[in-house]
Amino acid sequence: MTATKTARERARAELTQEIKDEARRQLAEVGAHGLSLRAVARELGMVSSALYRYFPSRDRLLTDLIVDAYNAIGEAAENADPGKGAPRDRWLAIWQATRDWARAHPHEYALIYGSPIPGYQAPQDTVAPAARVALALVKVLTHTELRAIDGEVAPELRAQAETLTKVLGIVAGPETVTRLLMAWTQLFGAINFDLFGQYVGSVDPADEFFTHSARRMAEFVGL
Amino acid sequence: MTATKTARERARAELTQEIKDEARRQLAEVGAHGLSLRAVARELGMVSSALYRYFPSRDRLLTDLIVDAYNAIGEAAENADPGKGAPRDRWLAIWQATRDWARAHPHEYALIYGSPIPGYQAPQDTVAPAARVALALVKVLTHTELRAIDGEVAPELRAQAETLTKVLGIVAGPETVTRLLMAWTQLFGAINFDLFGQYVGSVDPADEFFTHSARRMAEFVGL
DNA sequence: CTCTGTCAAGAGCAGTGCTCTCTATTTTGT
DNA sequence: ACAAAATAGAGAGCACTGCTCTTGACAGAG
Repeated sequence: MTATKTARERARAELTQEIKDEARRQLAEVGAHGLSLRAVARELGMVSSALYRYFPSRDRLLTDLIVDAYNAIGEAAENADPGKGAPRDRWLAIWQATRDWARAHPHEYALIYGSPIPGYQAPQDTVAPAARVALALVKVLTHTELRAIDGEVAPELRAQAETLTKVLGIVAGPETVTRLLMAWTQLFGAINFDLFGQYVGSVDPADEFFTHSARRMAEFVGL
Repeated sequence: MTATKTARERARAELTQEIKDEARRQLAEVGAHGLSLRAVARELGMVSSALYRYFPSRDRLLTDLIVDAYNAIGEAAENADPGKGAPRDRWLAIWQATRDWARAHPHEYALIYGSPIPGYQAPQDTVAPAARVALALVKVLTHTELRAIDGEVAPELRAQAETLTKVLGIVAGPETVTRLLMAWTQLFGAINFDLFGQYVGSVDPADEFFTHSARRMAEFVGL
């Protein structure tokens, strides 16, 4: 319909982006806790109330930044996968790229994988972007011969795993799917501990520990 | 020296405790983000400025709550270990108790294993209490015959692992120590994902997945 | 009994998110 | 082309925050 936007619409889209950019810049400096609408407005040379024409609340702004962050880390993971070559190498590359993004954008990472910011709410807009890293890992396993792994799986977990198998469209038993979830958990658990200082005193720096974990978890899922 | 305190000292200690209790109560309701010194004071029937005689800043109050939380979850983990019996059962009991505590005190948990609250700072007071859960797991492995596990360990990681071996006083090779760290990471990674809603859409509820993870990680470390 | 250190209280500062009203400007419909 | 409608930013203001400084009261030690 409106292939060409009106001047207002273009201005609005641009300003919306500028607000997000400035907010992201401040986020990197003072963290989510210290992000102030008024400071953002001030920096953009406008008055604070004008911001509310673009974002109905501070939390909505943060939610938008969350979605962006999920997409950014997901894209980083996807781009790290060459799509062909040794599956173990692809797997490792994705782990590495995910951690690298997190270390480069600690506050944005904390926004999505730290504690939920307000009184806890995860809008529906976030679930799809949030799955991108996991899907990048799954992609490595599809069209790849996996070592079959047996193991007792409790009934409810088995059902959950089988549902996942269908959704993801992979050929793997419930034990393997469960292990994949564990690997996913391990990936972000390790990044969390690294970024939030829990490895200080044990494996600090954690670089080698991280790549070691990546390799062991590749074996663990049967790659 | 001062076995008996003066009336003032006793009053001070009591009030300090009351402040922390009230703060903890509010924390459970509104989360760390919403914790307000003025509200705490109001509830205690005092004026906000009086609170500063007991805690020099809001962050110091939070830091005290953090230390308490580390000790509480650590104690829960320690108490769950019967000290004798099948190591696998002890291991599982600790995992379970840790998760239970986290689910019972989500905001306190978020305080210690979520994103660091202010401009990031982990005072030295927190490192000892923070290690208690991990040490409870280690305790299960001491005086227990572990399945020996070989595996290539990169030089720096090997050195870190060997230092840890000495500190912890366990008999295990670097591969096993590294795997123990991975299990520790997996434990809190799973609790994080569960509490912060990342398992919604895959393994929700995550109860069976969690106990499955606990068992698999027990095998993984050679238990 | 006086003197000194500790205490709660009050006022106040600078900052916050957010709402409401007013005015200027752009877009739209006739 | 012109009036009507929608949208923009500005300003004032509310209720709240953490935190500081000063003041007056009181307890404990000499």
